Amino acid sequence: MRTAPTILHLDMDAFFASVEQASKPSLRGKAVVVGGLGPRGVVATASYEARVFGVHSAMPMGQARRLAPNAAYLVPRFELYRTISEQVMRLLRALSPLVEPLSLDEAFVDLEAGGAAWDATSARLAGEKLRADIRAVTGITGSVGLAASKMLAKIASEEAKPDGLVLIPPGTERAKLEPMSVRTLPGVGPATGDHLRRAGITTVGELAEAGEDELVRLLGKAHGHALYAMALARDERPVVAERETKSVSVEDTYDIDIHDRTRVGMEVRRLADRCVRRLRGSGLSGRTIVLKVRRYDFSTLTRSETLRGPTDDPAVVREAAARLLDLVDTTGGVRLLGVGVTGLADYTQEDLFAQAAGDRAAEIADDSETTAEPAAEQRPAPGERRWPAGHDVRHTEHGHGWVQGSGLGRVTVRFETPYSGTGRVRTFPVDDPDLTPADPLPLVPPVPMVAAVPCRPGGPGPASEIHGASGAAADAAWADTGSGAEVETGPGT
DNA sequence: TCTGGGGTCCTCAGTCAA
DNA sequence: TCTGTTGACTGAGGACCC
Repeated sequence: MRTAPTILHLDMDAFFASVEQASKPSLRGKAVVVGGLGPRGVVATASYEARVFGVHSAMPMGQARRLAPNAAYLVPRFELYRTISEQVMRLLRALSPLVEPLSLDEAFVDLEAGGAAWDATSARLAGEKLRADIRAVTGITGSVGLAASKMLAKIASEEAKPDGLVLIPPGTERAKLEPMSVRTLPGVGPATGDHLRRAGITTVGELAEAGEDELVRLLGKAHGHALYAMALARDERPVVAERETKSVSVEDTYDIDIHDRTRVGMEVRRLADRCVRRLRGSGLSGRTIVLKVRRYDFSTLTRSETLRGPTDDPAVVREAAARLLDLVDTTGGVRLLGVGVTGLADYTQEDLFAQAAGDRAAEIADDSETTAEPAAEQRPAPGERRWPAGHDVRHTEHGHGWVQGSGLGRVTVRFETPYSGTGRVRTFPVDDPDLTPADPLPLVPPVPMVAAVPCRPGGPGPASEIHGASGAAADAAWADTGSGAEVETGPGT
């Protein structure tokens, strides 16, 4: 265990919601909820203003709407979040080569390895400078935890939220952990928490007191040993910059349960194709095909099959998935289907028979299925345009704005940019030729300061001068968010 | 009210080969 | 040849994380 608090954990504050607020002046200081807007959607991120009403991540969207009916409900724009995330990760890599991203909005950094810090004082300075840099470059805030281990750095950043920095001085760890709930420790979720509570263990101190043998008896070998070490604040896990992917999978939850077996088969084929596209996109192949089925009653089962060698052939994956589906009873209906590939390799080794069968199947396959990302039922009908809530648009006369809501043949747009004041709202027919989807604008105006000429609300925006994302990236962003709801109620509507 | 999507890791049971 | 042990592999499911 190192002696200086030089492991940094960064956690961006309510990341998706903060990006939306930065990008839409009218939402700043308001309750914003980002997530799936379909009947079975859940909350991905709630702004701190929305959390006041009790809305939190993973909550069913219907429940969130009841708790915070006046919040703005938006579909996620992953392409934009990825762009911002990359900016943040670049700042982290400037501190150290040892950066371990955990997700779009979280990462560990080994400051000592990068020479960015060697003691508490230099670590705190590096952390504060990082927070300022993130704010300057992205316009949003992140919280920083500093400690001598990953576990404690993460606990510290949790405590620092929102928009703060907490350093846990080495030597004080155990005293700090002791009164905390066991749920604070990574790896203790609802099930383990309950299990421990039934054994009379609710705090980290009690966990340490229970002893290693008792924890192993209660939770099994791996979990027991790991948890005991963490209870004693022992965590030697290094920051690992490169993590190899272990599996690739795709899954869809359907708005309405699918009962028709033929339709289930079609969906599985489509998912297999999507999975293979992802696999190939990463330059990988895999040996074990996994089918996941969640039935009408939420019971979930998986069936898997291991091939003789790794494949990235869509026909081979489709056929394996179809064989696995034959093993599953879907009477009663399915709400979710998924196809995944594990046992990854960066080469393929098709056996000749499978390859030949694959070629035949590929000939039969509908080519459009293998090139279009969104589900068939999620794609707009020919000629129909969709306006997902929160997405950017451009109007030939009014400039840059975002979709506040749509439905009944109309789309409501608020014309504002990240650098303007609150903009005005206008409503158009959904097929208005003057209205087109637009790339998101950077949250902070790039230099030279385009925003020095302020964006008049309702006036032409600076979109063309400061495009951040490429057209292709923007297209991907649109494809990514296929299942947005038709109608969204924004604030004030 | 009714539970996403994309992952990782662990456990356990069964099988097979050395 | 038979038996027992061990380890690798496979398949299913559960818990957890963001």
